[in-house]
Amino acid sequence: MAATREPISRRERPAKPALTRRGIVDTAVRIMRSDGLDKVTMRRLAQELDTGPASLYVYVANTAELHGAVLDALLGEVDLAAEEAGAGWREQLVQVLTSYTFVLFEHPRLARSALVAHPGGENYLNLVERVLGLLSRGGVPVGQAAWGVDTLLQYATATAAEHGTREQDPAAQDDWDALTRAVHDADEATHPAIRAHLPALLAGPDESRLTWGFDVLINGIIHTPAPLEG
Amino acid sequence: MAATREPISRRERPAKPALTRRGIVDTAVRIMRSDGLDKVTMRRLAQELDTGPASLYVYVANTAELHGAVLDALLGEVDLAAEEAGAGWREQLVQVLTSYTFVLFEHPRLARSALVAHPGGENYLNLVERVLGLLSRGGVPVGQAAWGVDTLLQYATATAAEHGTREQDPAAQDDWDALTRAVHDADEATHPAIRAHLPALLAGPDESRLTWGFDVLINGIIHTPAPLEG
DNA sequence: ACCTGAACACCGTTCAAGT
DNA sequence: ACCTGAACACCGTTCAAGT
Repeated sequence: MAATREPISRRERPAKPALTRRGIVDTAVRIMRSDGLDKVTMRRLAQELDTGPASLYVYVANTAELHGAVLDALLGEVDLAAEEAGAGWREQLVQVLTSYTFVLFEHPRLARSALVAHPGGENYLNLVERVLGLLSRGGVPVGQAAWGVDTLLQYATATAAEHGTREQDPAAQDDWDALTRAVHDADEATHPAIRAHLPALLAGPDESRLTWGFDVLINGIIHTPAPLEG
Repeated sequence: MAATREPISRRERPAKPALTRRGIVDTAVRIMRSDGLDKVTMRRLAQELDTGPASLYVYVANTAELHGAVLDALLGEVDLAAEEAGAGWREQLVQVLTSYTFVLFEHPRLARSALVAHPGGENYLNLVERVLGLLSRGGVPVGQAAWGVDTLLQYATATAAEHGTREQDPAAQDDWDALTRAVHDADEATHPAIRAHLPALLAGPDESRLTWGFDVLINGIIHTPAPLEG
């Protein structure tokens, strides 16, 4: 038995792979999928990669940049094709945006960072290109399309950040309960409009509401000229 | 000299005031104004109030709830009046929303939490009431107004979170630079639409763009019936 | 009931020193 | 150039013990 042992100096350890930016980001994505973005920390990542946190700073500027890289990796899952036979540009646009929203829905914490740290990665650029192309095909003037793409993606991102499901934390539920109570307790005398809009005001954010939001924006973008249009 | 000394037992200390929720939130607001939301931590707050962090948990459930309270305190600054003589409902609505956005603009980190932790405080409720009232006055159907108020406030909040100024951190600048470079480097072959929309695509988020966004949403809300309208 | 000290279990980031 | 150990300066939250 002992004869089969390798010399200690080259015992078969898991052969710690060389550190690369790619490997770091991939590991970060894996941690996020299994444990959520909260756990994608320099220390946890270093532990997973069998090194110290300081080593990561050779490949990654800081935690924010790392999260940005994770986000762009995730955007690779967005379905940009949406080429249903005969579908018009509007239907295709809504499909692409819905796909984007659903991808972020699984990771609301990431959606929150997407709102602040403007992505700028390759996959994000492809998404912008696709949305602009569809608006263009719909005859939307350049100025309106350029500002419109931002508004559309912002709406999708914010909705995912707001109503995302992954971390079904009970705190979010408490929040919602508190709001429901506050709205229901709203006085007829001081808050008549809230009472008048009550049922719809508290309707949950389902897919029909998401689609309505996209329609609102598309209609608005079409019908609202940008100032100083060039 | 020594004769003027009080007995040690009642030496004039600054008379540490009793802990109250109100006092805690006020102190939190003060810290945020001077040092930003990042510094509004349980430990810093405890230090400022001359106690230990554990004591705060008698009055505040956790950090998220505390930040929510700070947010609602800040919303007291929103100008809900906006009663320019002869101004129509649309102009007043845009004014109220602009005031809300400007308040959050000073505190983008807080805007980010507002997006997630739905407020539900008194000041937030008053804002919702005001916006609903104005939409109502504009003849917007109940279902569209109820969903519309959410969309409008979400746009305002997300814009503040995205472009807020307070913490002019250089990281945000780097981000923007990276995006600018990525967009400029976009290939004519692979990203023709980005190139075609180039100047407007990178135009900064000034007030005219904010107003355009409000107009887009208001136009869209007016012209997009909600499904199953009741 | 309210308050506290102390502890538990973490963070991001830097830096001098090694290879 | 890349990697590391160790340190610095923090976090949120809980809990047993005190008043």
